[in-house]
Amino acid sequence: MIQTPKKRGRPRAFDPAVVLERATETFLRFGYSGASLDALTTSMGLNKPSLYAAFGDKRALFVRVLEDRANQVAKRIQTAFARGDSLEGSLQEAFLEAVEIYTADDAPPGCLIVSGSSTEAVVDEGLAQFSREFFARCDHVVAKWFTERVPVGGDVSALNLSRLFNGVIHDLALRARVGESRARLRDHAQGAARALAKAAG
Amino acid sequence: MIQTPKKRGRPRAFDPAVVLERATETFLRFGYSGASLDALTTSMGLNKPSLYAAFGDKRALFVRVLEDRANQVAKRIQTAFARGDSLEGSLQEAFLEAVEIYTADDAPPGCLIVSGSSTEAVVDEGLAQFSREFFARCDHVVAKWFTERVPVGGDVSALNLSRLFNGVIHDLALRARVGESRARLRDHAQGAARALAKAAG
DNA sequence: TTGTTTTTGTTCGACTCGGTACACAAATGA
DNA sequence: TCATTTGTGTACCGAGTCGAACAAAAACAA
Repeated sequence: MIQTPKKRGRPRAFDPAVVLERATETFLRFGYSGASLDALTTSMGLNKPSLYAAFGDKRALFVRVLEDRANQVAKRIQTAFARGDSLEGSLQEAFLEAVEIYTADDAPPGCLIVSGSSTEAVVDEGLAQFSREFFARCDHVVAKWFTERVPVGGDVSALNLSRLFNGVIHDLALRARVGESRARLRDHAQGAARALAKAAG
Repeated sequence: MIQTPKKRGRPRAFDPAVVLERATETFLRFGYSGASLDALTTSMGLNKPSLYAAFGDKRALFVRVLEDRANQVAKRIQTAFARGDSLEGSLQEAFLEAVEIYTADDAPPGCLIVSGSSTEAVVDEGLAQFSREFFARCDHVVAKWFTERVPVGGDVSALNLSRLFNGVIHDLALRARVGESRARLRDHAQGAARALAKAAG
């Protein structure tokens, strides 16, 4: 399933997974509009015809990178969530994981959806829809989690808590992007976890 | 102070305040990188030499627009804040005002800092600093407000509450940009106000 | 009027944009 | 060996980019 054993023509000189990683960095650094094909091909180490043959045009490449990245990030945060041993603990683990993701040393700070896809949303309904649906999916998943742990009849609904939760994630990405320090973001993460736990209780 | 009474040469054919408003819309729609000079001059109704003479280059124009807009928005939200007659009431007024601002009919949805300046932050330290300092100023102002109304020795600090508050504002801008409905955003605003009030109490 | 000052519209230039044509290189199958 | 298949490298395309040069136009001063 990984690969049909024998391919006919000249083998490609690059590893798709690797060059997609580089493309992610470039889109993350410059945004969608700001990332030129030259910048992309240079960082990916391949030339335009190869890029076109492998991934299609610039937008198709962006969508590909975006989907991969969104799934990776969602998975990491879900895993962090599961590490917590209490409501506040889970929230804190998730927020701190977000800080790590958005301030990783080997990539520009920030989030490809918050600062990439969403910026284009007004002029590209497809990307708007992607962001919207991704947010909705995250809201839904976290709301389900809250539903199981929050007393019924509380004055804040599980969905509202969930949207607040994801809002904190988005905000951490935003603040990381403009250069807030990791220490400050971690403090924000812990404070938000405490506040949300209190609001949920 | 508005104007020196007699100017010597040919009078300008445009009202700076009006064309700056149009520039704001264009930057808001396309982002900084995505907004071409042609799009700007067309929407502003003037040609490049006039734009250059009046505002400098593209970046200077963006900074000008950004500062004006940031002050306007901050003022509107502060005013809304003051309308509230309780802690939760003030929070709700502020959040609902943010929804109105970010989904106004006469402009593209979203926020010039969240989706404009911050996207460029990685490649433009000046814009990064602007966003960072603006966030810090907002955090500080709101923290002061919380300090006066939150019981001392609470388990969530005024600064943490303040950062959470501004995070909600940022999130509303983001969600507005990707096209979430006004009704949904209003519900989010109310839920967040309730949650924050509970966390603060 | 005549000059001075400032804004205006047209046009240009050097460059970059996303995207492609085409010949060459490197692998397999017969 | 030789045809077939597939990826690579160069060179290029038209369109669009930011920015500036230039002269005409419109106001005031003398």
